[in-house]
Amino acid sequence: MKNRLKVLRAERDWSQGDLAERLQVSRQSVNAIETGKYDPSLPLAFRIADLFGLPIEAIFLRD
Amino acid sequence: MKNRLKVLRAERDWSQGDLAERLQVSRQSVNAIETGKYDPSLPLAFRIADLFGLPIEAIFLRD
DNA sequence: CGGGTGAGTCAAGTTTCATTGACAAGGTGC
DNA sequence: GCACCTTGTCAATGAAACTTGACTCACCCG
Repeated sequence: MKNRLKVLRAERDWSQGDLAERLQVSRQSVNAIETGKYDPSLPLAFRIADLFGLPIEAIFLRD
Repeated sequence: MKNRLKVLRAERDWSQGDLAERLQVSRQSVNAIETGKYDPSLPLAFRIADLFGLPIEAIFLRD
């Protein structure tokens, strides 16, 4: 399960902390997801999709 | 987080056990997800979407 | 040289997801 | 009657997701 978080974040010039705040999770969670330590829960994946205005499939990719 | 699993399953005349087998999870997991006890993990949500040939957003709905 | 920010990581703890095994209740059909 | 299947649920366990707090390192800017 890969994801395009880092790119989407860069496009908006957000730090991991910025993104964490918008998603209401810790900065460490954002970092862990970006660096592939684990996958987000489904509810969090939806929040991410909503935030970026993209379908989940456009952000998270089967690997 | 609601889901349309029960309907999709009914359309195909699958039991919870059938679906569990196809998803490679326990029958109890399918039941727990259907009855709203908890949400599936993102990888499992992708497997469900793939199985039914639908986007995640067409199966799981924000509540 | 410091001070600040962003990123990565660790440890330790709680919550959520998923498991096996078991049991009860309803329906079907013989 | 009773066998069988499906669904719902429970307890106990383990793994994954998420938390707070702390620390390091690189980078930039004054």
